[in-house]
Amino acid sequence: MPPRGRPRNFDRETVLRKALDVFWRKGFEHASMADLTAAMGLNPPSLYAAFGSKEGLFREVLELYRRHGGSGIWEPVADSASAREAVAHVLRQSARAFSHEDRPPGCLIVLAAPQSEGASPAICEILREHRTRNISVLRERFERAAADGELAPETDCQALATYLATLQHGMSILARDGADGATLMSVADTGLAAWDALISRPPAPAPDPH
Amino acid sequence: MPPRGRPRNFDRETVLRKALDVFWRKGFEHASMADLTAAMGLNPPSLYAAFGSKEGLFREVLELYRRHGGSGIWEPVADSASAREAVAHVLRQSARAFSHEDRPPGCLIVLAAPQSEGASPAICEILREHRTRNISVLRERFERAAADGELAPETDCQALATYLATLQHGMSILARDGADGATLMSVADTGLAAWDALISRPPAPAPDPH
DNA sequence: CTTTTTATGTATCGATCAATAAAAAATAAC
DNA sequence: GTTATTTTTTATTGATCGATACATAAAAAG
Repeated sequence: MPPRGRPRNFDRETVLRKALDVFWRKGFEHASMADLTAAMGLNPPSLYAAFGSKEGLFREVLELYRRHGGSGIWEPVADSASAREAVAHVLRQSARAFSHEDRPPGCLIVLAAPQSEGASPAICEILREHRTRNISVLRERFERAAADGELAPETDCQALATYLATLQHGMSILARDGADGATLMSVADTGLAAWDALISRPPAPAPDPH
Repeated sequence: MPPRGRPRNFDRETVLRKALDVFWRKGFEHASMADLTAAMGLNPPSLYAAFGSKEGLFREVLELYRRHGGSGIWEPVADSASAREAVAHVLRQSARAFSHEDRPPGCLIVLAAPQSEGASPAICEILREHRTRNISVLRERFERAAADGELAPETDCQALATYLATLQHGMSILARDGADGATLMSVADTGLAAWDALISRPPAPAPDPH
């Protein structure tokens, strides 16, 4: 059954996609409500009735981003066949996604609100948690790999995960600086080569391929 | 001979240091002139007479930053004894500098204006050039190492330099997220271990220590 | 001294910020 | 048709943005 009053004449997800594009290109602080209402085709009162505030709008945009926008980078990590495959996927998919023609360069979660002071503290905290979760996802996969025997038991999974997430976050800066897909992919490939070299267990007594 | 009119009653470098702190903590866009005048102890007309505009002030702050603030990271690269020593210095000095108690976390040049649209285009371009120069400094040192025999002649110095600068830029994000000195140093150490493993010339016919 | 020059303090400029008040319009319930 | 409910449009709100006009104060030059 339809609701009582006058129906909305805009689709919620459609206008959220427009808002995502603005936030992605300009960041949270510098995306003005005038920018957002113009891109979304809404008057301010309609926007505030639907999303509550600029912060509420950004929260819903973030959900959309994680559902459709920047996805495909971190989701497959937990179910990847190996730690190496997870690393390869994260780095290469980031290289592809961050240089996609139809999207703003880099990652919204890394670039939208990098200032610890000044920006909305709640927004900063949400984005920070997302970035921290990236590290945890990698660490948990590495710990499983250490238990499976893919990685040496004494591997510092936390350090490895932090290092790789740091590299991946840096790729957003590189993309925002205008790097093309080939440059980003060369960073990913170098990172992967470094992983292979690092993981080849030099301290182990003898490398056993079985 | 002293100048003709009424002398200034503030020291230029002293107030620039105050401005540096504000820009470093808040970024270019979110540091308001009210923040800056309050921190610098100046009235707006004095500030504008001395520095011309917010952009002009930031340019001078950047010069000060490169002279005294965030220095010690990139300067020694060109004169380092080896490429490995340059890499070790950049990563470890970044870990130390980005977690220094007396300074805001992370690097001003990476964090001050990450938005390509919305922020002042001139400021964005200046910061982008600084980041690009970081890559060039590393690349040139690596090319020299390849000529010296430290690195294999076929080494892709551009890819290596971009990869390392990307990691270092990511460390600013990590620091801004609240990582402590030990965490940053573990990223630096992991990156250095990856370098050592990567550079040990696996494709070469036979490792010759001479 | 008077004149010239530069810096300072007070008060504020128009523009833009995020967010709303109020009334008109469009639907369902009755 | 009438009422109740919700959305839309129009026109603003007070606050803050970066940047200045204006008058006064403090120095050197004559």
